Amino acid sequence: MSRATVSRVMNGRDSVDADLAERVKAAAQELDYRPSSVARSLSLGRTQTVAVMIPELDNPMFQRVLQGFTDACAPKGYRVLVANTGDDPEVEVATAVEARNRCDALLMVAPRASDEVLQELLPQLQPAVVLGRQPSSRIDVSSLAIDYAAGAEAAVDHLVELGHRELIYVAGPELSSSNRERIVGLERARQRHRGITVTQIAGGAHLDDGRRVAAEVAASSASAVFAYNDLMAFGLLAGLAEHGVRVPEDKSVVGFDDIDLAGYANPPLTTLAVPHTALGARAWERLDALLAKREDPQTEPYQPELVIRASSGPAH
Amino acid sequence: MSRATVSRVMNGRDSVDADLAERVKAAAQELDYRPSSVARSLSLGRTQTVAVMIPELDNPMFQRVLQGFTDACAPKGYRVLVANTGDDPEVEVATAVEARNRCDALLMVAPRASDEVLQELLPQLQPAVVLGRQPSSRIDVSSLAIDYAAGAEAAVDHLVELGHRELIYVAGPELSSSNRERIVGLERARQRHRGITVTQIAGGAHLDDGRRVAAEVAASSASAVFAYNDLMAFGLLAGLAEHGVRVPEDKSVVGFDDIDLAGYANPPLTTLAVPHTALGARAWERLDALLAKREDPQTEPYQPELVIRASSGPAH
DNA sequence: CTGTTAGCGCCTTCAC
DNA sequence: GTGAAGGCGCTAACAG
Repeated sequence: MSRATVSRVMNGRDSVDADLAERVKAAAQELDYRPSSVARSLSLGRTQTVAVMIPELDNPMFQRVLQGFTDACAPKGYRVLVANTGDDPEVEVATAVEARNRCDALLMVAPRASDEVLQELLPQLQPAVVLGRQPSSRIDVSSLAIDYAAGAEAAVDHLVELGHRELIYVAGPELSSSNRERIVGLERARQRHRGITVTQIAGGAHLDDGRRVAAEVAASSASAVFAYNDLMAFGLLAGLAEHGVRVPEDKSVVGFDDIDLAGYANPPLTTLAVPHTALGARAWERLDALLAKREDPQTEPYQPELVIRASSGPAH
Repeated sequence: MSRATVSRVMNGRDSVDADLAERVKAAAQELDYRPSSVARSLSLGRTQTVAVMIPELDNPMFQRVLQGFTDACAPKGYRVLVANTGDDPEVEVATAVEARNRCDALLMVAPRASDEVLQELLPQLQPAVVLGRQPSSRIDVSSLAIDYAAGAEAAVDHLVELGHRELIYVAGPELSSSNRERIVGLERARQRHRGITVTQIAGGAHLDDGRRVAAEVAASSASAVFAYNDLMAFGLLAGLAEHGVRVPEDKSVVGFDDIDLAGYANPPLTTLAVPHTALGARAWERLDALLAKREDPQTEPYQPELVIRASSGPAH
């Protein structure tokens, strides 16, 4: 009953005599012995753990990504190490490196870090998948890119079709690359629709940011508002109601993300759906393929989908 | 420049000649060498990682716990390993053991497992903290218990004060201990307030569960509804609106949890606030104390706090 | 089929 | 202040 034998039994190798295996199991039970997964990891050279780097764990979208990812990993025996980085790009980088160092692979969700930093960093972080952001094409890394620009365009198209000519964009965090992409889409749409205006006002990403700008929006002559995300749209709806502005009769509101509660807003929120849970699951598939060397890095684009509900209506 | 020296430098020991230390750092930089955290863990006997076991990662409350916990760990250099167990108590147990095995400590959030199983399991899982559930008093484990029963009582008291006599409780998941506790509180309140009725109907835990029971609630003669959680209350509000029931004029609605969006519901939701983020952070403090052997296991009770908003009003 | 040996990469006495 | 040696617990290759 050597250590090797024990190891074989614990790993379910069938090359051990049934009797002996029984005895080993009994002994293990008796002493409630459990193999040290750390030693195992060292010996095997893999930890069966994958790191997820997330900028804001308090954001429902990221939570859904995490959920999709975690649930996809589990059946393959992989666990997830979460790293919440906060807004600071410096911290983000350091954390990513450290977390990756403990794991076999890395999922980076919509980093704040600049393209330059990413370019330098990602090669040594692989296998890795970047989600929610299109890294500069010169970086050879897998990514699941969400076409936020197209989403923003679709929002404007929708509102213009309804007859709106004067729009407001309640912007997201300055550092957020996804906010910049939305702005690119907005600009494209503005060029296509001659004569419309899109006024940008500083928003944020949270409920209270939305509520905070409600007064400004209410006072404006714009007939439609496009918010960086659903959370702000929610805040906006509440704030507008307080200011006596009716939605969609007086102003239309469009959000982004399609959080679970979007359909339960009052009125139900028109928004651009992004399949965050599915993206999380897909991210694992890609990472798994990378780990198994079944596949090379590649980028995979996703289109947000316009979901029309009652918060957007014809302009008067 | 032996391995020992490198080790000392990498760990910031000051017992190394400045020049040599410089050289080591330069070399490390050059070869972009990073100490293997796995080997380090094996040698040190600790992983600087703590496991969190969560039954439903898609539940906003648990996400907030996770966030509070993760953010509290990080400054101490600890990372979090998440394990999403789903509803199956069997899976839960296996997962808890496995996850704990990779880490230095464990946070179990509202386990489904029976008291008996927990009693047998927890001793070998320590250091551990149980959150959101009061383990049988015979188990010597730290816990942060939420007094759901008291919360439910407070909800009923509030509604009775408003003049309601006929109430409905839209129940949570059968397996959930917190649902059972709410029911205990409901019963206590019913005994105190002679003549009131509390009818229970099967609900669930999600938005659509709330919406699903709206018809039944609308048709009932009850003038007030208490929902297992805010998510269901949200669904209920939407469903009731569809059925032409006005809240709070026709029926009052009370939720549980005080999710971020509760105040943004239409009408804003009266609910019982539970400080999930703070609880997550507190859980880390307890675990940290346990790890440092500064403290013995103990249980710490939390009272949900009634937050009165517009969804509850006088009975007519 | 089973035991022996070496090594995964680091940290920590212990001598120098 | 620095290097040498042993050990953390496990798995894989190699004999027997």
